[in-house]
Amino acid sequence: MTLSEENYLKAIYHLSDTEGKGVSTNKLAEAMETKASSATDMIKKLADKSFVNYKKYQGVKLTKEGRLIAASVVRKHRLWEVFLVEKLNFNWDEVHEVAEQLEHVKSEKLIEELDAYLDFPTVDPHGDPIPDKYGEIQADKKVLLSSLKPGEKGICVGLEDTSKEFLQYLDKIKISLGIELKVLEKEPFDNSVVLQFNDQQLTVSAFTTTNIYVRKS
Amino acid sequence: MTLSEENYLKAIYHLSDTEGKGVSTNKLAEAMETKASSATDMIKKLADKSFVNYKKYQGVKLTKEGRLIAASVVRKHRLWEVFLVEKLNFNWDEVHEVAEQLEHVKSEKLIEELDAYLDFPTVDPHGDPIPDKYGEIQADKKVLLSSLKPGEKGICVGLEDTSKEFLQYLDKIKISLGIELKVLEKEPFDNSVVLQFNDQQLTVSAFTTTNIYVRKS
DNA sequence: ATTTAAATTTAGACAAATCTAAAAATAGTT
DNA sequence: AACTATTTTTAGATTTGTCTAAATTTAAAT
Repeated sequence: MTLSEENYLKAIYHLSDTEGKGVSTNKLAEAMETKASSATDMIKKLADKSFVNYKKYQGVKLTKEGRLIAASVVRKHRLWEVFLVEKLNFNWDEVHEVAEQLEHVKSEKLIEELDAYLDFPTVDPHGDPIPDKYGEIQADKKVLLSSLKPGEKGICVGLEDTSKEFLQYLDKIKISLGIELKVLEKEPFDNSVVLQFNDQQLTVSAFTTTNIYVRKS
Repeated sequence: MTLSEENYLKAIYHLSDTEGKGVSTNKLAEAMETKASSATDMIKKLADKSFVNYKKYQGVKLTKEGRLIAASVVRKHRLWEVFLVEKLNFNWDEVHEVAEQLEHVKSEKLIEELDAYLDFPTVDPHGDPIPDKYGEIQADKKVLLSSLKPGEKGICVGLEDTSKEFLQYLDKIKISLGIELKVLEKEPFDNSVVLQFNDQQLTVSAFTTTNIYVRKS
């Protein structure tokens, strides 16, 4: 497993949400910030090693083996993110670049010990789930904040939009993972919502409420 | 800085103990487990980037800039080793391979936060000193074993008396360079000391403790 | 059903880091 | 000082991952 192969597998993994058809060469090339011809070359190599199934012009799908490798890279990435935030005082929006490097460190013991050291977290600092060592993701029944009715409460467990701008905005208004949010009012005309948390009240836009996941509490 | 360049600089750094002449191509190739021709190629590249001074057939020396880079890699390596042993339950002999990978992760903040998280250690689990962020190694504050108080530990780093008799005595009781000695008790009347090392306890005389240098650990 | 547009693949080239084999320089020995 | 032996460098080839440009296939549109 070279670094490049791992990154391609990870990209295919992330692009494989639509279960039906394979990931297109162009989409993959775009995600990898490279050219379609390079993607084709790598796809062939991954197919040779049977990490993906590939038919010309039909896109790629991960094999069981490829998916396990990809999931393990994602697992490492997200565990390191938790480590950086919880132990080394990184902010949400600073962890990605470093985790991109750490995720490629190879050591079974390292990652299992890290997992234990962090007390077996199930989500990363952005609320994305952490695959277990078998590549399985804990099914989670998180719902959008926008789906809560006035009077209901929920614990913030994840985000839809993980752009730097959004993360910084949340940071500014002091909404973070694990915080409990209560919906006080909903304005019907623009769907903005009045929230209560940390003994304060704040009005947030519909954009915000449709990009925050909560677990009802 | 590619991974390979960093590894070569590190190797040159470790081989540069004799300050007089440069590191020979063959020695470098051997340390890198590669061929002399490959070493020559890389030396040229490093010279182009002025990380080393190089004259054909004369070996290489690090420039100030090259030494700083090498020291920073060594710094990262040793800090990660401390992390692995102290936080993730690695044994001292399991850490090297993983640290070889972690040392190449690039993030100023990461390494400074890690340093603080580990409480600014000055030596790694093998007793080797950790360069500071400017590449400087804390002047060996080696002290006499006799200056340690009960409960303190030190790594044996040198001798005052190097007579054959003393060396043979140390050999017999299995005290060698690099070994960690813990002072358990001190007898006030004759200054003899009870040491613990290698899972055994032993009483040694004041003569012995005033002729062994340790670095506190 | 053609024709055009878009997506994908192929072919050939390049840079990085390595190798082998051969040439050149240095060091050691008589 | 001349001859070996060793060390070091050069020249040319290889592999990995990438690129550009051209060819091919699929999709879309008239």
